[in-house]
Formats: sequence, C-alpha cells, structure tokens
Amino acid sequence: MGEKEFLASYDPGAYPAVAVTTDVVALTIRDARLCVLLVERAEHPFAGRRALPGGFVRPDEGLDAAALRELAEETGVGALERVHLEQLKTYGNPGRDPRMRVFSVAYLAFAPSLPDPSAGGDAAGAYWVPVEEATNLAFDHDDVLADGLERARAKLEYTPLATTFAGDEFTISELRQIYAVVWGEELHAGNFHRKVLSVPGFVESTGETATRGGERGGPKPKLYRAGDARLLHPALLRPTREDDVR
Amino acid sequence: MGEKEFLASYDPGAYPAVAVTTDVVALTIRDARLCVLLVERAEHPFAGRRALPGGFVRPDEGLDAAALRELAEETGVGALERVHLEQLKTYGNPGRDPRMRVFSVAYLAFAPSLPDPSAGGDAAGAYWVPVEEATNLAFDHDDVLADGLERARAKLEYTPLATTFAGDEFTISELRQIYAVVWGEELHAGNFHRKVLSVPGFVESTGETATRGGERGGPKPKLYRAGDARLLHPALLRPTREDDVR
DNA sequence: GGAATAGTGTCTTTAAGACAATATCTC
DNA sequence: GAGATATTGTCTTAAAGACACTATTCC
Repeated sequence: MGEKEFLASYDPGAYPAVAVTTDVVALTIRDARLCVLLVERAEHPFAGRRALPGGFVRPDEGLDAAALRELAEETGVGALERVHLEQLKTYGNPGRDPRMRVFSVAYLAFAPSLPDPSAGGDAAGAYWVPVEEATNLAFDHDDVLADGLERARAKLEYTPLATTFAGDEFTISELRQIYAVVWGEELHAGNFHRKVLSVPGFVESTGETATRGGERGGPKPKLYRAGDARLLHPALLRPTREDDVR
Repeated sequence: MGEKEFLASYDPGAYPAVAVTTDVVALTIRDARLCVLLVERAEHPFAGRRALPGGFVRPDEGLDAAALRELAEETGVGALERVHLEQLKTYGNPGRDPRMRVFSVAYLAFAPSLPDPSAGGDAAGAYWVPVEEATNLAFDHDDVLADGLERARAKLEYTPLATTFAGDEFTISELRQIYAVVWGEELHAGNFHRKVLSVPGFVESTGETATRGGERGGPKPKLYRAGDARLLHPALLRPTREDDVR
C-alpha cells in the first residue's frame, strides 16, 4: 500500500472507525425450490426487515472462519462438512449502513437440505425463504443476494458443486432437479443423464439402487455419490440466452 | 448481520481498530511479456520489498473509486477510459499486516501498454515487472498476484477483455499474441483467426489495413476494434489441462 | 529469392441437442 | 392397466483442432 497514506494513518485513531462484517448467502433446495437463509432484524436500523445472516469479524478471526461461524450459528448445524463456502464479493459503499462505515465481505454457501433452523435452540429467527420471495432485504442485501445467485448459477456450469445440494447419495434425476431449480429451467432428462455420466469424476456409482422408484412410477434409479473432479470438463453449460451476451 | 453482535459493538470504540485498503493487481503486456505494476516500499514493514500498489480507502469513498484512484495515482494516467477494473477478492487474515488488523480488498486491472509510470511525476517508484519475476512481494501479495493471474486467465476464456490489453485498433495476430502471453502457450494462428471472427461481437472490422506487414514478412493485416459483446459465445477455451481438473 | 505471416479451405473428432425406444415401477 | 420415469440408442448439427494451401510482404 502507498507509504504516505499508511504512515499518515499509522495511529489507529487517526481515521474514522470502520467495521468489517461477513454476510452469508446460504442456499439450499427445499421442496424443489431454491431457498436462502434469512434472519429477521429486531433492532434498528431496518428493524423488522429480513437480512442475510452475518456479523462482525472478531479480532484474530479470519474471514473464512467468521463466515463459517455465522453460518453454523444460524443453521444450528455443527456437521458442516458437506457445506461449500466461498467468498463472494465485498460491499463497502459509504452509507450502506447508516451508523458507521461498514464493509461487508459476503460469502456464498451451498448446503444440502437441512432441518429447519428455528428448531435449533440458539438460532431462532433464521429460516429458509424461496429466493423469489426474498426481496426488500435490509442494507444492500438485495444486491448481495442477486450477485450470489448469479455466481451460484455460473458455478454449476463448470464445477460439480451441484452435488453439495444433494445428500451423500443421490440419483441422476435428483441432480437434474437441482440444476433445473437453480437455473430455473427444465433440462432434457436423457441428454442430461448421458452428459453427467460422461464427464470424468463428476459422479461415481455406489453400485446400489434406490429402494423404490419415483412417486409416480418408473424403475428404481441407480445411486451415485460425488466424484473427485473439482472442475467439469467439458462444462455443463446453461441453455444459451443470446440476451445475456451483449 | 446478527443482532446481538451488532448491538454489543455499536460503540465504535468497543472493537480494536481495523483498517481497509485496496490493492490493485494491474496487468499489462510489454514486449510480449505479461507484466504487473509494483511499487517499492520505503518504510517498514517490508521496507525495500516490492508490493502491489494500494492504500487506504478514504472516508466516503467507495471501494471501486478507491481502487481506481490508486491505479491512476501510480500509473500517472488520467485517461483511464480503456482500463478494465474489477474486484478480485478480499484478504483479511490476522497478522497479514504486523501493525494492525488490515483488510485488503484486491482489484484486478487490465491496461493497454502504458508509458513507463516512473516518467510521470508523482508516481516515481512504480514500474512494470514481468509476472514471473514478481516474487517475494510484501504482505500476502504473492497470493494476491497468483489469484489475480488465475482470474485473468479464466476471464480471457469467456469475455472479450483481452481487447483491453490492446490499443483501440489491433490485428488478429496482436490479439492472439495477448492470449498466448497471458496463457503462456502458443495458439494455432489459423484456427484462432477463424474463431475470433466467428464469435458474435468479439471484434468488428475497421475496414482499414495496417500500413505494413510484420517485421519478418507477411501481408498487411486487417485492423479490428473491440466489438459490443460482453461475453464470448461460444467461449474461447484454453487448451485442456487434465491436471487442473482433479 | 527466401522466409514468415495473413487469411481460407478441408477434414476429423468431439460434444450438444433433438427425438425415439424400451424396460421398469407406482398407483 | 395407465401413466411416469430411468436408461440407452440414433441422428443431426455445432464447434474444436489438425493440417494444408495461397497470396503477400519484409529483408
């Protein structure tokens, strides 16, 4: 960083106080809908409004650790092994928090369907909301959510992270359902099936078969688990929207 | 953010002071090499070491504005119209700055070949360094640079941002050279040529032709300028490295 | 003239997408 | 049995990559 500026401010009191928080866009799929974890704000500002879960980064706490802690606190889940967590973007517009200068480092999380958080003791007030209904959020969280959704949709194209929305074992149809819900459009069952199996390391067979077929009929599908690939090659691209290009 | 934590810290003095800076990974191409803008640190810590240009975010200054200001200060260039600037990632590990808790919001910039910054008055001490030689940087800037390079390489695949490394008008060969330098591998001239022209909106013809051919011979190439596409469809993918996948 | 480059043409291979067919289940 | 699903097969088209060829231009 520039020397002049740094020296001028070496005294920590020389600058107005700033704060750093993490906010988490935690996504999951419930009842075939893409949902985001929200909390209800009790105090001003934005009292009564919904917001993304988050909070201050503690002294001597790293950013990733802070986000993970916030997520664990709000979901009440200790078993966070299968959750994917990645940094999304940092928001720091002056005025985004009326009280003081607050920089928010947003994170994006993918979680398999979890028990309702309000059931867990400490985390009352947090709940999953379908993303279409998650509007009019506190602070600039509408923007944060929108950025998180776009990132999530893009990541499904070239990473196997869709599997983190599923349980340990899943069927190809369940995986297709995840893609359909996140992308908001149906995918051709036959072509999707072949594509998933043709990408090396995307999924691996468990050798098992589901105990029963679908609710409305059909054969017992085979079960798979996540493979060892970190990237999909070739990628599984969304149906092209010419509009997005220009 | 979590209510309890926020209220507990509403008094700005309640938490240890933290600072927020922006650091910029500014890339350009000089003499067929990918170069990054570095400054020499005069003061401790890391006195004498090279670092990415950056500095404090000022009160009432947005993050993007701070990064743009830092870049303009160090390059001494006011005409920053054709520079691409995007947020990269935020680094906030405790201890990354020995003096106090500093969060750095890193930015990534692509610039066409610029006059040497040391020529510009205020910006003495900043200079372009080939990325392979930009090692042992101050703070965690080795990591920041590595993340920036990976982002840059990925972005060339699905965006037309390679054109921001070129001048207003360029030849297909110059564009190919940019890809080759950033990716570190040669590309097949004929196939690249056809590919670039086949992607809608990537480049558009100026109707002009260069005044002379290449130094070592060849016909006068046609000139192009950046098109209106924001994304490349289909993408221009790097030659597949199987290793990166697992 | 010799060598290198710009730009095009052709062919092969891979992957995506449309569509069909069959066997297997649930209700 | 009716209707839905899992899985596989076939065909068409788009795109990538390998290679070849011609016309230009610089030295």
